[in-house]
Amino acid sequence: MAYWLFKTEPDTFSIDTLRIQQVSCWEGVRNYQARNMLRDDIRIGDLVLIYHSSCKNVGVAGIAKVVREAYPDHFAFDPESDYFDAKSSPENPRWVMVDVEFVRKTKRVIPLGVLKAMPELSELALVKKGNRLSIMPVSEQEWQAIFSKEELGNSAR
DNA sequence: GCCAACGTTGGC
DNA sequence: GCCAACGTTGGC
Repeated sequence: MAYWLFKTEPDTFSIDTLRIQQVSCWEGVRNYQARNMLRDDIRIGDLVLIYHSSCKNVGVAGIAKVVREAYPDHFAFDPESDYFDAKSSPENPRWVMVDVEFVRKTKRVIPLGVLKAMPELSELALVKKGNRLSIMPVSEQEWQAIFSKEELGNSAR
């Protein structure tokens, strides 16, 4: 089993959205590096950190579990969708998505500032300067280090 | 709203 | 294949 981190903007889709839906597809990934990980590396049973970006309280907000492996992201076929891509078609889909299931929320959002301050996470793509990957691998050591900070939560920053 | 950092596009 | 211009991401 592997670990991942998925970014989402909570104004659009948050850990609470997932808690209500329980299972959701993870559509809209439009970056080739992230796409390749979805397609080639992410497997049923893998655990995912749900990271809230571009919001007031950025950080790790919860955990999800992969319940379906990569299949075509049909939002790319819909001209009405924000994720429409004319270069993707049902015959030759360019983008894929997986389904994730809600596991739990973190006790508090573990803030980005806390993650940045952790030497154990110096190699994590999220905290490297300028990183924009929306999907990235997390090692078991990194995963455990992150949850060692869960109880501290917001108070650590 | 600002702006740095990065990815993509397209002319050559 | 190079690289400048442009668009996007995302923290602050």
